[in-house]
Amino acid sequence: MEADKINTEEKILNAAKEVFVSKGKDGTRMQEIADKAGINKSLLHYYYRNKEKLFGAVFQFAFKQFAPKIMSVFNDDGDLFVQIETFISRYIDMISKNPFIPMFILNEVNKKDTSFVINVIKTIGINPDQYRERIYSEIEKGTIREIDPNQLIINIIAMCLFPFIGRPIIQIIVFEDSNEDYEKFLKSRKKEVADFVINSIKK
Amino acid sequence: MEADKINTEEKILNAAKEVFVSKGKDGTRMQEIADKAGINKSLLHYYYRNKEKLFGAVFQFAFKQFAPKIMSVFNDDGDLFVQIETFISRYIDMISKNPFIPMFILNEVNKKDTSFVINVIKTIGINPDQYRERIYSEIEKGTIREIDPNQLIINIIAMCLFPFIGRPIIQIIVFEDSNEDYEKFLKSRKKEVADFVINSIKK
DNA sequence: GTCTATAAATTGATAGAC
DNA sequence: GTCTATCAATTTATAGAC
Repeated sequence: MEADKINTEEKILNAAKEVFVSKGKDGTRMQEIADKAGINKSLLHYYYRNKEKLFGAVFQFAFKQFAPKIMSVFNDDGDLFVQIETFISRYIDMISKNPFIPMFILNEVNKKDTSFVINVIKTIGINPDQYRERIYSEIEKGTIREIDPNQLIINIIAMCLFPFIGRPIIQIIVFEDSNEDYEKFLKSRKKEVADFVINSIKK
Repeated sequence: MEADKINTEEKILNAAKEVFVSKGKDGTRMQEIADKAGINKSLLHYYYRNKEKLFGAVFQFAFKQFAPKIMSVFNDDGDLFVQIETFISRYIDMISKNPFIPMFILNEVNKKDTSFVINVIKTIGINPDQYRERIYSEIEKGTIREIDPNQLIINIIAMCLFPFIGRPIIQIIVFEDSNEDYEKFLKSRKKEVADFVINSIKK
């Protein structure tokens, strides 16, 4: 049946996401994906010819969640500081719901030849001009100090992501390995990052 | 000979570093390490009983380079802003010399049970009090605004590391995949991060 | 579409000669 | 210490029945 086919394909993809994201491409076993999907191993090859193809599908999906498509908040010329707060809040929310996606993506792109990444990025369609022009215009207006928009946006994203990808280390060193304390830390993070950025650039 | 033994062991460790760091634990083949060390595969098992042990040696070594032991710059009570500049400069220098270490470490600790990480951290001995007390004292003195020292130090490290671990993506999206432009960006990074931080916290 | 059985290749690890 | 040969286990992928 067509409905069944879609169903199975989805089950496979969901299982594959789980395993690939938590164990990486090399650490993933097709058998584990099959088990998690509740199907036979050879059925994986029926839907996705090989491991590479299945991985590709997962990677593409994950990249969409990782890339801040949220840039559109900078489109209109409302209050820039509010927009920065919104951007940070939404991006941290997104990552919170999928805290292992960033590590997965970053790890894989650092191994892959870039052509793979280029294709996915083109599909997503991220445009740096969305924030660049906005920042330049606010510098001219005198709302913020002079700053390279690229450096600024990279700073923001770095501060949003790092608590998630660095958690195992940070939690041990800084929070005496307390999950509770780390969750508290994450909760305060939105406001802290926004304050940190705005304090740095406001004039 | 004793000298030969050390020599071979070093050759193995150097080869293992190269392969493990670039391909991760799961992606690494003992054969490749042996080839790169110019020795036989079974000689690896003679020096390091198994893959796990060899990986452990590499991980421990790499973690030392990743962890900012540089915290000692905050020890005396000189000019905090100068100290922050120094910290950022030294840390970025360190990473620049081993740009793939951070990704390697972060990826592995996100898979491992934390007990592994805890042991290594204990060996290194990083103490958050080194910066905490320093920051609190400067807040009291009125040099800087009120800020959680943990949030501050994590912000700084995040901004130092991210350009390296996110390079494949950032370079494509922000710099039209130009290596030249990215190197320029990295060069300006020390000053930019320091400025960004100091502007944010100074009173 | 889904399963069983099995091929084919890889890989970590050991035995044993020198 | 170092090598050759080889085992034993794993793992991707395919062939073929239903």
